[in-house]
Amino acid sequence: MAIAAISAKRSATRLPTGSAARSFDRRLGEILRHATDVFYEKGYEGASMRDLSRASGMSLAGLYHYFESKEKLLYLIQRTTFRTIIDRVQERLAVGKDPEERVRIFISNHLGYFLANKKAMSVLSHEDDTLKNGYGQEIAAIKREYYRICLELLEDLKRAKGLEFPARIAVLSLFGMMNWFYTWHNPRVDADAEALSRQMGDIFLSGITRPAGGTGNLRGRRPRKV
Amino acid sequence: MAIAAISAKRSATRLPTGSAARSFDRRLGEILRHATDVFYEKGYEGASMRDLSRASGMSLAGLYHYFESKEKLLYLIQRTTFRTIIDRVQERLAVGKDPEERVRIFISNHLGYFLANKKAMSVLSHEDDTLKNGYGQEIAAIKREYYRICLELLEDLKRAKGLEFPARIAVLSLFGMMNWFYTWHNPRVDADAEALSRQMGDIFLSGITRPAGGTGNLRGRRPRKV
DNA sequence: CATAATATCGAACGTTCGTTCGGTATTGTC
DNA sequence: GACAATACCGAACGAACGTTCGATATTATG
Repeated sequence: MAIAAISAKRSATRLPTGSAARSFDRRLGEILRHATDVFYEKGYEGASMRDLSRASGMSLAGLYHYFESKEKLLYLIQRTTFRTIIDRVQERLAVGKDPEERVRIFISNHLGYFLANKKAMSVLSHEDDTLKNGYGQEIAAIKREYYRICLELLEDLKRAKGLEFPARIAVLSLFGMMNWFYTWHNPRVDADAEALSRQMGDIFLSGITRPAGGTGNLRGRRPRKV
Repeated sequence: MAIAAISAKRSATRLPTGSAARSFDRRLGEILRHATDVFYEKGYEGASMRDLSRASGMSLAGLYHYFESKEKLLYLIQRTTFRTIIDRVQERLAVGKDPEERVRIFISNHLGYFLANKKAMSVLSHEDDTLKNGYGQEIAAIKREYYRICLELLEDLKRAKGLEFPARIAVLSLFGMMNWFYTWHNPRVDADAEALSRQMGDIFLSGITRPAGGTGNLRGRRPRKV
């Protein structure tokens, strides 16, 4: 989960030595993992600190040695997950040249990470608006950063191919397709990450790579007013 | 909201006369509307009965005259919303002949209703898995009914045009696009229901109406393994 | 106008909530 | 092995939770 040096509850006192810090972070990581499971099962509000205590095999009071509040715990989970997926996609984008391939890399990275870390990503999606004030703003900023990466990939694609489509709607539609799937994906029925990425990529990419011009409506047909 | 004869809390005793029943249902409808607002703002678990009492201007105990539990309240909101949107789409589909037009009608109905009833639909989406046991099964059954309508529209389209695409993934991608948008839609920035339906319809429909055959991957390009 | 049914309420019930306190094990350092 | 820092815990705190009870207004019906 790559929690290195999260330092959830150290600031006032002198930092401890290296090995102690490492063991602290390792233990905190375990707690975060268990908390992710519980938040995934019961939702943030529905999960109690006693649930977390039970799941992580640590006493209720003992948990507070590692973080100062339930809110901070959700914040740490969301931040770690977001940062990791952003780091990974940037790493992978470094080797992609073709604009369309780069969009596929983004999709494949997102779905691949989602499938491999279903619970954490579900908590990220489902508790999207749960955090308020400071923590909420920080997470929102990271989310914007991630959104912007995707937006720029699509803008590049538009430029390179001379396409015309509303980029904002396209980005958010893509995120919708990808993020919604935690509500239905069944590993026994549905394809794996690679096939899923190809399928969704096909739908999305051929959806936006229509040639420019016209009303943007297929064969000029207009939907009935609703 | 069309709550007619919901009868949230009547079964044992003889049913009251028409006018009394009507006033009961009207009041219950008001409570459901206020509860929808509160659930939208704070989430189901995060909203307390005292919040609902404050929002609807009725005492805490008084609420229980109209329904027997907080759970039932969410159930009533979800059932009413679902039934209404299903009724409407079936009404509108009755006049559509062309398979593609029918898919557009479905999209336009969903987004149009979503925009006009943003809070109720958000509660439907966000509290997707909140209800357990009996209530949960009932809502899940209605959801399957709605899913099936959309699936059959896409199967019809496949047949009519000789297309090849994974219908299940397509349906769920479409629902993803449409349902995710409550997390980002801003009426001051984003288009209205009609334009939004056209844009999403364009992306989705030209996404799935690629000609059949081949790997299903654009220009044979394969995404890097993740 | 009496009377039954409906609508509404203040107060309380028992439970669970997130968090804290004071303390004891356990561990690392010299 | 002494000593300080770290890790952990049982018990409790006050607040908030969903729900119920007994009673009183309000309304509809004869």
